[in-house]
Amino acid sequence: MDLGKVFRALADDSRRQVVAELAADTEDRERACGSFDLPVKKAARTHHFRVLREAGMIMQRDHGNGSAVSLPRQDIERHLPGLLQLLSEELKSGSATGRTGNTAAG
Amino acid sequence: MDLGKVFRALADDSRRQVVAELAADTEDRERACGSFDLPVKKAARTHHFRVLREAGMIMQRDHGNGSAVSLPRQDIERHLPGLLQLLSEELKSGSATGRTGNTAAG
DNA sequence: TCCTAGGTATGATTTGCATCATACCTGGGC
DNA sequence: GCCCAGGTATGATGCAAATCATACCTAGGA
Repeated sequence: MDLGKVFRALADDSRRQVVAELAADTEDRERACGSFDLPVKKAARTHHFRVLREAGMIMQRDHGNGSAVSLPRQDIERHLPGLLQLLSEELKSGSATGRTGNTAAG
Repeated sequence: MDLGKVFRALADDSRRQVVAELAADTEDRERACGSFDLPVKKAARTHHFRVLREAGMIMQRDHGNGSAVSLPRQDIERHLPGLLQLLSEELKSGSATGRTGNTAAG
């Protein structure tokens, strides 16, 4: 696991929100890509999921008509212990969903 | 502590190297800014220290003629438990110093 | 005072990234 | 077959960030 890729992936609010929501679900349920309330259009969302996938932060499964993501929790916990805890705690305190961070073109 | 700022700060290899080296020193000794072997010129180094400082990852003390940085370990551990451990382990495996990551203008 | 050395501030340049619009693909329903 | 809906791929655009060169500041030594 490349820490650089991981931190670059988690530097974005939308991506951090995705991982945080997955991490906050202790049952590790698979979620549809569209089920995340992200303030971006489809294409950008696809981009974010790609970055997260390449950083090893999510697994993505193709349904043909749609696709779903899930959290490789054990893998992450083994290589980056404590990380998911940080993310889900940020989610609870409302920082990531509050949209206080970076937004580029808008 | 803003997780966005922290991750953005640690997304850069040079900055991650600085924090990792500080974290790897269990005695938390203060280090001169110039003592880090970073592949950038003076001005860029100053920039990196500024980013780390604003993310709360280092403390910086001005000597007039020079300046030194140290690690607010307790503060970081309290807000981001486990993070310093990740960084210092990456350092031991040689990833951050190996310059495999991002370089912009060169 | 002059020179040297470490840091900082500023301006310019370049690269990377986030975003969008658009077009395309796939599967389901009619 | 046709249309719709969810995702993806591509190209363009704009902003942020990383870097450098240069100039400047501060402290120490000759």
